[in-house]
Amino acid sequence: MLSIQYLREHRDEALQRLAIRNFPQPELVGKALDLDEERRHVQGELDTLLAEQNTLAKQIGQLFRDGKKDEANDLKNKSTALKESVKPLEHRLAEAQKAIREVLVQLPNTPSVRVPPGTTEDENEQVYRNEVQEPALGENARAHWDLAKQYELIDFELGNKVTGAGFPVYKGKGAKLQRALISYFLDEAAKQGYEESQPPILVNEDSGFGTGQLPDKEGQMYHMQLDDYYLVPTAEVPLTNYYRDVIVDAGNLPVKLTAYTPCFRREAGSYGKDVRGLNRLHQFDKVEIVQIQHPDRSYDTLEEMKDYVASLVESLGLPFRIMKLCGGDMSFASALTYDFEVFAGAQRKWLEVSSVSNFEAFQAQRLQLRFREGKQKPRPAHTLNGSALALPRIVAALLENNQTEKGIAIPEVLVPYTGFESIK
RNA sequence: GGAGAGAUGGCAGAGUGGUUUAAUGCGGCGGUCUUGAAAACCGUUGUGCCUUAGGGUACCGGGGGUUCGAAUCCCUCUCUCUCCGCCA
Repeated sequence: MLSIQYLREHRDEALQRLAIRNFPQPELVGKALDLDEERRHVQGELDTLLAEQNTLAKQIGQLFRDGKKDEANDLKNKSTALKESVKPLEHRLAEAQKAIREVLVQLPNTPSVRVPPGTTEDENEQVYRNEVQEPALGENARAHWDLAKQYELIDFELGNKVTGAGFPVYKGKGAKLQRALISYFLDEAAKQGYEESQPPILVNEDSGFGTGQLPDKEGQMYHMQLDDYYLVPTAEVPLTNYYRDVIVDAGNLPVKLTAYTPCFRREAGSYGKDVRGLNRLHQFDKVEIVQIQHPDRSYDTLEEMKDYVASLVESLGLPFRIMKLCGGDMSFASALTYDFEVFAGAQRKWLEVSSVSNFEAFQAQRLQLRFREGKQKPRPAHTLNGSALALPRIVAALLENNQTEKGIAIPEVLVPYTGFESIK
C-alpha cells in the first residue's frame, strides 16, 4: 500500500512511476488526495468538538463533587446537544478513512525509476546470462516427465489419484533429491547470515493482507473456509509477517530470514502447454529468503540478494539468465523484480526458478513494519525477498540437462546431501 | 469436544463510572556521583492522526451499545491460558 503522505508530498513522482507499469487508473491518485483533503478537514472540526466535550465532562464531574447539581445539569444539556453534532462528523470521518483505504488498496506499488517501461514479458530486459551453454542433447533428449517415469522419480498419476493434478508424488531418488536440495539451499542461506525458521504454512487473513496477497490475489490461495486460514503460496508470507506491527531498531537492520515451506497455489486460470510435468504445480517446495532493510540501503541489498541467488544457480551448473522485469510484468507489490530463468534442455525452454524483489515500503505500509533511527519517528522499513530456490523447475532442468546414456548426473555440490552421484 | 479463567503501555502488574490524557515495579535512555564500573539518587521513556506555534484528539484484544463522562457497565466476536476428554 502506498501511503497517503507519500502521495500528498510526491504526487507527480508517484504518477510518473505508476506510468512505468502502465497503470490504467492514474486518476485514483487524485481521488485519494481529494478524499484525504476532506478527511483532514473533518478531523479538524471533530477534534475541536471532542475537546469541548471533554472539557464539559470534566466540569460536570467537578460540579457534582461540589454538590452544584443545577449547574451540572445545565452543562449536561449543553453536552447532550454537542453530542448531536459530533455524531455526523464521526460518521463522515470514518467514511472518509474507509474510502481512502479502498482507493489506496487498489494502487499498485510505484516501480523504481530503474524499471524499464513495458506491458508484457517480451519487454523484460536480460541483465545477465551465465557462461554455461545450452546442452546439446540431440534427437533422443527426453523431457523431465519422461525421465521421471523412466527412473521412477516422480509419480504424477499417483498424486493425481491421492489429490489431483499438480500434486506429484516424489519417490526413491526423486524424493531424496528433493530433500537434498532443501538442505543444500538452507545451509547456503545460513552461510549468508539468514536465520532459519520453520513457519506455519497456514496463515490468517491479516498476514495475507500484509504481504499483498489479499485482497487482490484472493483466488490464487487455497482458503480453509471453516477456520478462515490460507495455505501459504510462499514462505514470504509467514516470514515477512513475523514483523507485522513491529518497530525494529535501526541497529538491527538488516533482518535476514530464511525458511523452507511447501507452497500452494491454485493457479486459477492458467491453462495451456506450460503445465506439463513439473513446470507448473499446485504444491511445490521452495526455500525463500527475506530481508528487512533501511530504505537507504535496500537497493544495494537487492543486488546482493540477486548475486547470491545467481551463485546458487551457478553452483548447480545450470545455464541461466537474469531478467529485469518491465513495469507491466511486475507483481502488484513490487518496485523492482529480477526473475531467474534456467534453460531446460529437452523442452528447450527457459523456466523461471526465482524471483527477487524489492517492495520498498509497500508491504511495510500494510504490515505497519517500521524502524527507528535514534530518536526519530518510526518510518516504514523496506522489505525484500527472493526464491533461493524453487525446486520443481530446478529439478526439471537438472534431469533434462544432465541426462546421458548412463543416467543422470547429480551436481557435485548436492552429492554430500543425496549420497549418490547419479540416477541410473 | 466439555468446564472455567482471562486479554491493560517493551515486560510484569494495579485499576469496577469522574484530576487515569492509566498507579507501581522492572527494563531502556539521559544525568549526578566515580579513575572507570556497579550501587544509589534525580530526570526521562508508547503509537497514529490534526495543527505554523502552543496544543488538540484517538488508542487499555476487535466491533457495537448505555452515559454529560467508559480501561471500568451491557451486547457481540476473536484470541489466549488452566483443567478434563481425545490424540501425533
